[in-house]
Amino acid sequence: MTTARRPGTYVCGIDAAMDVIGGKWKVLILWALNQRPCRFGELRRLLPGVSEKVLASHLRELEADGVVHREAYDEVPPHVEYSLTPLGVSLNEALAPLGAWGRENVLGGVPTH
Amino acid sequence: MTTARRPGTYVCGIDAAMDVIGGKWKVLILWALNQRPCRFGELRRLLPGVSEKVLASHLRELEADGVVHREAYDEVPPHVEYSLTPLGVSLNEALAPLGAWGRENVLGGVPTH
DNA sequence: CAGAATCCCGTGGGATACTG
DNA sequence: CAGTATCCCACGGGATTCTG
Repeated sequence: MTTARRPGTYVCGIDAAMDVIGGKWKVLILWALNQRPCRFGELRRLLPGVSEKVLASHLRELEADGVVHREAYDEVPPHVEYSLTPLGVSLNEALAPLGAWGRENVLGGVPTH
Repeated sequence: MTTARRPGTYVCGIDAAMDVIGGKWKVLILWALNQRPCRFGELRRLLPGVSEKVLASHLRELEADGVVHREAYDEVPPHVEYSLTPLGVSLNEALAPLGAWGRENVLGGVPTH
């Protein structure tokens, strides 16, 4: 089970989930990691505009929520791989209908991701 | 099609949808209106903690995005009914899996909404 | 390479008062 | 009843610099 940052304040499942994905880049991080595991620098390049600070804090929160796994290899230079946990994969699947809705109804069916 | 507030800036359908539901009370408003059409004051009571200003602005944005319909009856005292458009209903349906995920994985299966 | 530490700022949202 | 109109503030997030 994930770690709620506002424990006990949720009135339903949706806003509980919104808390996990609430953050400017979080759904994009989830989407990227769903394609393949990524290193920190790779994620930066995949998300043009994100700052290091925000990317790092988002990753830490997603990790605390149990949807992202962080694997650090003891090397020089440092090597860290981020990937989705099974819970993260299921979150992505739960997000799919919303993505389809947005693509269809906001983007007008333009083929993007 | 809905009105994107950040036209042309979306990299995928999910963050386009996130823009529509991004707002502290929006998913709760959608959930409430999905039960039944509501008047302004009813919504206030259904969402303990929301301020009039924020509720009003959220409703205006949801209306601009085409997911909420506002029906004003010309009476004294004023009478306004908010309801979901067909697009709003479909958005709610797209939100359902996310709600189930949150209920299951964040709330721990506690029966709420 | 992968971040931690600072500094800074816009704005989303809260509280309160007022109105047609 | 159904909102506006102000005022105010916390905090999420951006830019930059520094480090193991």
